[in-house]
Amino acid sequence: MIKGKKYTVDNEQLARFAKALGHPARITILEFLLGQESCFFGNIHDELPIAKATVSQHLKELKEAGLIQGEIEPPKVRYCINKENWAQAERLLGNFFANQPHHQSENSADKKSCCK
Amino acid sequence: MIKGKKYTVDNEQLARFAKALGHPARITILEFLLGQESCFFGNIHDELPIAKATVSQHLKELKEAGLIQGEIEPPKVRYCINKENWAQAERLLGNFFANQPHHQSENSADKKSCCK
DNA sequence: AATATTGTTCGTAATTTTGCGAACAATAAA
DNA sequence: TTTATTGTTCGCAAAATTACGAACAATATT
Repeated sequence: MIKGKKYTVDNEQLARFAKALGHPARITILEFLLGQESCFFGNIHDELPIAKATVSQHLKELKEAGLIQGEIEPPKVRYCINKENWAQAERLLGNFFANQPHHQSENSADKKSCCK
Repeated sequence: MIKGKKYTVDNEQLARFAKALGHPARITILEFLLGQESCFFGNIHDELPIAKATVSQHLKELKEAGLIQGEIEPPKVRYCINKENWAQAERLLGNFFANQPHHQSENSADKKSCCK
C-alpha cells in the first residue's frame, strides 16, 4: 500500500451491512421481522434473551445501518424491514459471493493444502 | 424473554460469518483471494492502506472465523479461501435472504409507512 | 557468521461494542 | 389526576475492535 489508498464505496457499504448482521440478536431480529407483518418492539423483545435497553440499542444499530425502520404508534413502536436497503444488501452480498473461489487442483492428496 | 433463551446455532454461526465480513479491509482481502490463485501475505498487504501488523490481525480474524486458511511456504505465507466454510457461509446467508420481506399493503399512499 | 526478507506477535492506546438498571417521556386508562 | 404501559435514553462498566511501531522468529542469502 502506498498512501491515500482507500476502500471502494461498495466494499465500505457491504462491510457496513455485514457488520450490522454481525450479532446473533440482530440476526434474530431481522429473521423475525422478515416473517412478521406485525412487529412491535415488545414482540421483538420477547424473542430475545436480553434486556429491553439492549434490544433498543440493537434496533438503533439496524436502523442506522438502514436495514430496518420504525414508526411510533402510541404507545407502541412498530418496526419493519427497510425494503429498499434490504434489497441493496442482498445485491451486494450476492455479487460478493457470486465471485466464486478459485478452482483448486485435483491432485490435492493433502486436504489441508492451500492454493497449490 | 424468560430465562435461558439463547440463539440458534445457525444464527450464531451466521452472525460469526457476518461479523468477519464487517470490515472493509476484510471484505477487500476476501475479494482479492476470491480472484487470485497466488496469495501471499505481501500481495494482500499491497492491496490495503494499513500496516502489516494490522493486516496480519485481520487475516487472523478471518482464519478464526474459518473463512480463510494459510500455510507457511518459507519465507512466505500463502493464504486462500477455506472453500468448505465459504460454502457454508454462502448457504447460511442465502437462506437468510431467501426469506423475503413481507409484502407491503398496496394502498400505502404514505411511502414512509411501515408494516401497515 | 552476518544480513536480508517475510510475517507474526507483543505492548500499547483509542475507540467501539455489548449489556444492564434506573430514569425518563409519552400516551392510555382508571 | 393518578396510574399503568411502552420504549428510549442516560450513565456506567467490561470487553472487544482497530491500529501502530517495535521486537521477534524463521528461513534464505552473502
